[in-house]
Amino acid sequence: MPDPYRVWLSEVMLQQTTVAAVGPRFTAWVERWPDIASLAAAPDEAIMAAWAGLGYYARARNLVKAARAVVAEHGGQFPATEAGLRALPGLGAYTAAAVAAIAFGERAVVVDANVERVVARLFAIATPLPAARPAIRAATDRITPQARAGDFAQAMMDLGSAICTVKKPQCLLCPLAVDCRARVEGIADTLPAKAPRKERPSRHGTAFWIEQEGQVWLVRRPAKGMLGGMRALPTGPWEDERPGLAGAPGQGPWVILNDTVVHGFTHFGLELALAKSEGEPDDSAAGEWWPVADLETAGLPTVFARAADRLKRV
DNA sequence: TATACGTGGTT
DNA sequence: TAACCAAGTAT
Repeated sequence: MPDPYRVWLSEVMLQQTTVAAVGPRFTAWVERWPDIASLAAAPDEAIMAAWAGLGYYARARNLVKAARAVVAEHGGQFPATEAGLRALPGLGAYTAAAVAAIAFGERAVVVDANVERVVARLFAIATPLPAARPAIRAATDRITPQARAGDFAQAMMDLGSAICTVKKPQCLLCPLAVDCRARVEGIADTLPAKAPRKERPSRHGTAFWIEQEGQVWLVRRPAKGMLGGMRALPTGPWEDERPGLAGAPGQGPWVILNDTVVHGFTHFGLELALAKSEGEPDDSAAGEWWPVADLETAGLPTVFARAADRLKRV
């Protein structure tokens, strides 16, 4: 049976994240923290920095919590059941079922976006998401075998990602084509139906770069909310209008660059103005000096890594 | 049930 | 090129 630690880690990394992006990060991670005990013992900031660039940083915050819970409350062994796993932070319906099935051989019903799509088409479930979820789950339950549910789940996910794709599904190559009601009805590429997305608002902020003797002033963002717990450049508020120097972490004087960083988050776009100074940081702004030459190791989220790239060469 | 939460690849 | 979307979870 596969190592539960690795199955758990890979499933969490793969949440909303492509296999290509996860591959090298997974390898580096298990080399550094080969088991649950080593991860549980690692300092928060090392773990957050190691997650930098992967996005959805609550995953990293929950990863630490779960690792420590397994060590403190389960003697260092993962709970071997779907229900037990589901109680750990960061393991939702999908991940708990996937780990139970793949790492422990439990018959669990594994439903991710791939399975959702395959099953919606197989049974021609035309109800739009998310209302269709109960029906899709029930249908998946009906076709999940008693034995090797983990292999079944992975096969369904592979089918969804390689053949039964969102656009232009390759029905001619599909092993389920004969049984697929959506294919018969000629509506495969329209399922599952989804409500249209809301428009993404755009916000503005300013990133501040204070440099002294080859070092830059970095802060740690609040534990909750956007980029929570991550090391970052200081910023003022993110608002509808350009905030200028509002919320600056020092008296300056500030030089505002004739350049911005435009970054797209899930639910809003951000245009970051860039301001630079060689003054003193405010006492109120808790932070640390970081060598500019070692900025890659600071573990900055992508938006700040991009801002820093612009700022350090000016 | 709806919203907050990142990033990079594909079309 | 702007959308769209990916092996989702928490609240």
